[in-house]
Amino acid sequence: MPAITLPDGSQRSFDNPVSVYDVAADIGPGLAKAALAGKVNGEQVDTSYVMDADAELAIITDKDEEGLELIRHSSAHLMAMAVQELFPGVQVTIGPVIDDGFYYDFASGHSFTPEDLEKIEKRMLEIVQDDVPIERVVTSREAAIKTFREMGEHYKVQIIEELPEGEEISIYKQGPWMDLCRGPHVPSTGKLQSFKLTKVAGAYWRGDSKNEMLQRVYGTAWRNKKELKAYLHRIEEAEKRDHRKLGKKFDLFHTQEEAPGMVFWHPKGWSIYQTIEQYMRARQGERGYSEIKTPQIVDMTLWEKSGHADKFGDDMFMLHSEERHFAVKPMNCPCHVQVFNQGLRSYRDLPLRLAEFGSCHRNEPSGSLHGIMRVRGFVQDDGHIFCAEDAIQSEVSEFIDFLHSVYKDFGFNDVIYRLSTRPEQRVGSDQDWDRAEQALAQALDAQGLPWEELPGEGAFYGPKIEFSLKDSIGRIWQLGTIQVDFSMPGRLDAQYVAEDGSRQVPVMLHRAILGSFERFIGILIEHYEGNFPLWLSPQQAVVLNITDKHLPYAQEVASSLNAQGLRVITDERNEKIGFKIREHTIQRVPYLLVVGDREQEEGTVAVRTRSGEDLGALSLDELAAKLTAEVAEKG
RNA sequence: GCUCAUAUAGCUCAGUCGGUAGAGCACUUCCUUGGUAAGGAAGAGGUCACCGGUUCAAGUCCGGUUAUGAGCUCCA
Repeated sequence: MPAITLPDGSQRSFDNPVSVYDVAADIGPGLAKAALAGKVNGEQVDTSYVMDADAELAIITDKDEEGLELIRHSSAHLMAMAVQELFPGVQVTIGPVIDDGFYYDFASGHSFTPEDLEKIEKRMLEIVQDDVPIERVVTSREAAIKTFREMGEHYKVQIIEELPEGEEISIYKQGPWMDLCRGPHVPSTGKLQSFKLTKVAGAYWRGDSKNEMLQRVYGTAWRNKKELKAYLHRIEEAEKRDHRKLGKKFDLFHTQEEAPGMVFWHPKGWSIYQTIEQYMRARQGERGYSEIKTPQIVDMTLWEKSGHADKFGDDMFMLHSEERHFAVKPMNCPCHVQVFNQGLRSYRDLPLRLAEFGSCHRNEPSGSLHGIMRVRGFVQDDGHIFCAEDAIQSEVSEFIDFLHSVYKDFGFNDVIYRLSTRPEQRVGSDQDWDRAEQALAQALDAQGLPWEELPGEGAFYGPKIEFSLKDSIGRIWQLGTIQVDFSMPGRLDAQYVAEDGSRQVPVMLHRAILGSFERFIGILIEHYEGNFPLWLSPQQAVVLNITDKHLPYAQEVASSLNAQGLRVITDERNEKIGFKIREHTIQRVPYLLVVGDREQEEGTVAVRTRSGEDLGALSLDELAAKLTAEVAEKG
C-alpha cells in the first residue's frame, strides 16, 4: 500500500504498486501527458518506474531544469538511432548533454557532411512522429557485453567492462534500436519536438589526443519551438559581434598568411590599444609598480634554467646565430628575475613590483589560433612582485583590489574567481605547494569572494587564481591571473638580504589584469559590439560640413577639440549630410557634429549621437566640457 | 597537432554540365552644394590562395602546400 508524498507535502495512497506515470495520471491527464520522468526519494527515474513502498515523488516535466536536460539526453539517443539506421556500420560511443544541447560521438569510416545532418534530422523527425516508446531494460554485465559485442559495438563493450563491479547495467530500447545508458529518459520519442543538428566535428576518443578521432555531431534541443528559435537568434546575434568581422568593418586590424597568429594593427585599432596601454601605465604607477622593458630574444640557457625549455620547448620560436641558440621570449618572468638580480637586494626593497608590457611569442598549435583572441605574438600587461613569504596575502589582496577597479573602468562588473591547484607535472616541493595554495585561498577568503577550485589546473611552477568576467551577452572570458611561485626565484638565483643579515630567496607573484592586449581588445569589441565608450573610441567625434563653404569652420571646430585632447576628425567629402550621417553612424562614431550656416554664425555645432539622439546646438566650450567629462567617467 | 570544411575584385558574395570571370558596395573622374541613415553618370579594378596532375581545354575534376573556419587536444 504505497503512500506517495508529493513536493507540496500532500499524500496519495494506492492499493497496489504504482508507476510514476500512474501517479501523474491520478493527479490529472495534463500532468500525465507532460511527465518526462520522476524523482523518487531524490533519485531520477523513468516514468515507468514502479514504487511498491512509501516514497517521496516529484514529477519532472519540461518546466524543470532537469526536464530540459532529459530532453537533451534523449535527443542524443534519438540522433544516434537515426544515424545507425541511415549509416549501418557506424559505432556509437557516448552522447552527453552540454550547454544548450547535446552531442554524440560516432566511430565511422564515413565522414558526415552537412547534407548528412539534414538527412539525419529528417529521420529524427520521423521517429518523433512515430512516437516510439522508450523502454528501460536491466541486464547483467555478461549479457550486456555479449549483446554489444555481437552488435559490433566495441566502444560500448569497453565502457561496460570499465564500469565498477556491481553497478546496475541498464539498456534503453526505442523500437528496434538500443543503447547502453544509465538513464533516465523521456517516455517516448514524441516528447522531443524542438531540436536542430548544428555541426559536425572531430573529437578524440576519451578526450585524449593520442587516441583515434571520432566524429562528433552536435545538436541543440529545447522545450519548445519558441525557445529553439530564441536560441538560434542568440547565436546569430553573437555572430554579428564577432571581433574578426567587426575588426574588418571598423578597420581596426588585419592578419595575413605571411604572419599567422600575429596582428597588423591599423590606426583605429592601435588607437584603442594605445589608450588602454596608457591607462594601464598610469594605474600601475599609482599602485607602486615600476615599468621595465626586457629583451625579445634570449639565450636558451636561461629558458633551460627556468624550466620552460623542458616543458614548452616545442612551442618556442628558436633562432640560431653564430653558433648560439636563442629563443624569442615566450614569457617575461625569467627576464624580470634578471632585473631583480642586478645588485644586492635588501628586504627594504621588498615588495618590488616590476611591470612590463611584454611582447611574447609562442608557437601555438595551428588549430588553436582564433582571430586576435588566441594568437602567436601578443603583449601581456605583465607584472611580477618579488616579496617575502609573509607578504603574499596582502600583495594578493591589493592586486585583487587593483583588478576590480580596472575591470570596472572597462565596464565589467561580474567577476568569477577560480583557484587552480597543483598539476601532475610540476616543480617544487609539496610543502611549497601547500603554502602557496593556502596563501591564495586565504586572500580570496579575506575579501569574502566566492571561488571555485580547479584541481590540477595550476601552472607547473605554482598555483594561480584566475579572474574571469561576463560580457554583455553573458559569455565568460578568462582574463586576469595571479600566481604564487616559490620555484623560479630559486632556480634563477634570486636573493635578498633579510633583516637578520641572512640571504633569503624571495617569493615571486606573476600577475596580469588584462591578460593580453590582443585578447582583451577582442573581448571589448564583442562586449561593446563596436560601441566603445567615449574614452576608448578611436574617433570620438566627427565634424560634418553641410556644404563646401562650411569647410573652414568645420576644420576650426575639429582642431579646437583636438587641442583639448579629444580625437576628432572632419569628413570633408563632397557628400550630402544624410550620407555622412549614415556612414559615421554605422562606423559607431559616438558624436556627429553637423555644421552649416546656422552653426557657423552662432559659433556652435549641432550634436547628434551614434544612437540617433539629437542633442541640439552646443557651443564649442559646452561640447568640449561635456566630452571631457564623459571621457573621465570611463565605464 | 588531429578531423571536417572553405579559399573568386578592397569588402560581401554569384559563377549550372570543364569551353579563358560577374553583381552590389567601396574606389577614380565628372555632374550635383544638398540640414540629420544611401543624389546621379561614366570609368577602372581579377595569374580565381600557391604548387603540381588529368584534359584539346581547369575558377570548376584530382593530389599536395599554405591560410582561414568549426570542433577536439593544448595554453607557461
